[in-house]
Amino acid sequence: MCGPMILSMTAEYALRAMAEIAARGPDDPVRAKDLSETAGVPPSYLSKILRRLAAAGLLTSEKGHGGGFRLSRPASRITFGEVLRAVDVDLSDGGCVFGWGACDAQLPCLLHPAWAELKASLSAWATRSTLAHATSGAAAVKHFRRALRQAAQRPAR
Amino acid sequence: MCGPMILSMTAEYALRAMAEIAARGPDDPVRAKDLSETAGVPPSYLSKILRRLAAAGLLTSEKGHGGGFRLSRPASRITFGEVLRAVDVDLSDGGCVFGWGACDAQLPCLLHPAWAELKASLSAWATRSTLAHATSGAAAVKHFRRALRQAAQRPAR
DNA sequence: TCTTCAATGGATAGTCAAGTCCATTGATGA
DNA sequence: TCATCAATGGACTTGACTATCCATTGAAGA
Repeated sequence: MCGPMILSMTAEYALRAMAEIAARGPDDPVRAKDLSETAGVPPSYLSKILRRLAAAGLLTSEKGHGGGFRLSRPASRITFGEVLRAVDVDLSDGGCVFGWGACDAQLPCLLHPAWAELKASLSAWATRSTLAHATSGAAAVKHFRRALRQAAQRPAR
Repeated sequence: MCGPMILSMTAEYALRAMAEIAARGPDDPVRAKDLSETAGVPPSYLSKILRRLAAAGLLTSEKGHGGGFRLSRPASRITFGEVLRAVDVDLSDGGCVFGWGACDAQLPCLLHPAWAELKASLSAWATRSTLAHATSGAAAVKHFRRALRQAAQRPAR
């Protein structure tokens, strides 16, 4: 249905979940079941992913009544790169596409220049983007929805 | 061994193979078996990938004695994006990470801004980079290796 | 204390990319 | 014409990623 993509499903789910948790604010913990609905992730699979994020120190968890997940740090201090690394993907890690043997700047492989360029850009993105971007996104969405509602209540002419 | 990565193995192999073909110049066709060695791709799998690249019109193939694969256009007119699209990846295609429902600029999802930024950068890279970059890389590698050889022949003092 | 809620962990099953094999087709040279 | 070379196409195997299920642990409220 989705076709092949840049990020794995797991990575995508992790980003969605973290963004959603960030957007709810630090007041009370978010239940996995809630997340699974709003973020559109299969509940039992999401549970696994949240565990990995918690193990990586990005989330804290509380069991039992009123429990759930919480960011372990302010959203502005959690980068996308950290989230991705917690699940499986390391956008900044080495490995040249063509360098299946040795490959470095000294003895570069055929694709080295183009590949280095892409990696730099990915790595910069992953480092620069934080979950705080998601929370501001949430504010924008809320604002837009309110505007929609008000427009709907006004009688059409 | 390689761990999860940005591009699928197939995509990586396709880039390697195309770069290698480009680097050999347009004079005579390259056999799949040769490619499989120099590009480090499993021979029977490479064969499948080359077929897809040929089906996409990026390569022409010749059977039998003296046969092999050739670029269908000058290297400078084949972009990485075209190569990736021929196998499976479309770096410029839509799909928002968070937009599992509807998501557009009008009603953006939480991750929309960050995601759009990444996509734009990937898409630009894929459009800008051509196989000609690989051929110039090949020249650089050759030059460097010659220098290494000459240094080795000179007696150490 | 007992019940309920929610995370934890592991066992299990489905799906698809990755990789292998082999028989066939088409072209070249002997 | 025959043998050889190389691409073609499809069937098949494997393993990792995706996903489900259930029994267990720990915490809060009744």
